[in-house]
Amino acid sequence: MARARTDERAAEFVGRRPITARRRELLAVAARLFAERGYGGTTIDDLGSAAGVSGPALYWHFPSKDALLAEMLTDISDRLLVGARECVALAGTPVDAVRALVEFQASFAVENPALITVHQRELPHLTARDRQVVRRTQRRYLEVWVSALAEIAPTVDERDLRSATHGLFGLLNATPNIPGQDPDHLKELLGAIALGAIDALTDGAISGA
Amino acid sequence: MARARTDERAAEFVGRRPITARRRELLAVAARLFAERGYGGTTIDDLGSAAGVSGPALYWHFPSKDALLAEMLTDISDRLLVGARECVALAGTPVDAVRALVEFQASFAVENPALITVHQRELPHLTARDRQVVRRTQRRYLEVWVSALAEIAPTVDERDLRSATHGLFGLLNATPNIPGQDPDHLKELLGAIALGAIDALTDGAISGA
DNA sequence: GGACGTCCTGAACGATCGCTAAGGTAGCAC
DNA sequence: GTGCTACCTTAGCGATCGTTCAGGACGTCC
Repeated sequence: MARARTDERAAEFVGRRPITARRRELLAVAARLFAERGYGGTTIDDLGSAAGVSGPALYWHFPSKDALLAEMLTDISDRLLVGARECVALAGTPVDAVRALVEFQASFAVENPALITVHQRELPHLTARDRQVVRRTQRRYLEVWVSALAEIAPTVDERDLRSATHGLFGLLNATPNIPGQDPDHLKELLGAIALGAIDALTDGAISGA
Repeated sequence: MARARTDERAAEFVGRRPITARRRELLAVAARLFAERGYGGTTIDDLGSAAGVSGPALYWHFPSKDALLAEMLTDISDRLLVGARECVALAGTPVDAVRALVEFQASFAVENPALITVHQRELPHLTARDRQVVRRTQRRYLEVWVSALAEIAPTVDERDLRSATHGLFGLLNATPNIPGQDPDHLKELLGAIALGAIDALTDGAISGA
């Protein structure tokens, strides 16, 4: 009998193991099922059979169901943070940075509706430790937005910017609830609306009042 | 031994029993706990002890945990639909109707963050039948918005109006994620941003471009 | 006092489900 | 061939949890 791969991971081991095809498949399948039925409404066997293997096969790739969810959520928030920082770094002007952030978040949400759903919904099912990690990354992502907005609207109270940014996320992340629209069109539409919302917040800093 | 109250409800019985204080308390407690820990992360005993009774005491008031959630969700969507229709009925002009809808949704979300969270998140845990009921009410609520928006923006494609409205809900329902802001201030802020978003969608129909 | 209705308790049952155990197969190294 | 690794299987354990059961306390009505 082979030692289960999970055994290799000591309690303190936090690095990433190489992502094999089946791992990726399980994560993708899990995202879809979690989005459809919720984390609690999806069993190990559901995950396995949707990926073409048996339920417990999951334990070769992940130490637990919790850990699978944790990896999924940390991965999402990491990707968002990295993308947002890239937006700001590549932008020429503050207004461009905000435009790029809107475009980026809209694209991500349109292209990964299941991930967005799970990310919005299943945070309570993480262990306290994992939840803390994801929350911290989310906070950093928010701060990238708030900083960018503060540059184009220095007179607006920063707490208001933070609140408004939460609202913008809600707007752009609504895509999973919108059925049967062309993705690109939806991205443009919600992006334009979001920019309008930002204009209202910043007194026309985007469109140039 | 008294017959359990649940027995009184035949399979086809769909009416409402009188809402006692404990029933209300259980629903409120459940909303709070479901919002914090999720439906799957909350046990019957959690609900009971948070309400000051034992776990199974719940079964005097509700036929099942599912049914409690179902009643909570149908109640929320009903209240939203009734409120929205009232907004439109009382408004003098189409613009006033839209303003009233924004104000109403913002107020509801600010005042009932837990309900909003559960409403957004726990729909998958309903039985197919209950989910269908809630979904239908939600669709009607959406249609009230879409009709109101169509009156102030007759040239905009109706599918776009529908998509945009989902976005607006996401924006206004973001309040549960925003900690430590003054409720009234938050309501004003998000309401103003939403109106800006609507302006962008309708080419200034609200502010009068 | 007794009958009855309301609301609750503690104990226990049964099913589900995450997870472990033990082992098997296919491929590659030598 | 033997040995080793990677990935998987089925069977089953153990705990959790929704739900039911049997009964009891407290009130009201006659």
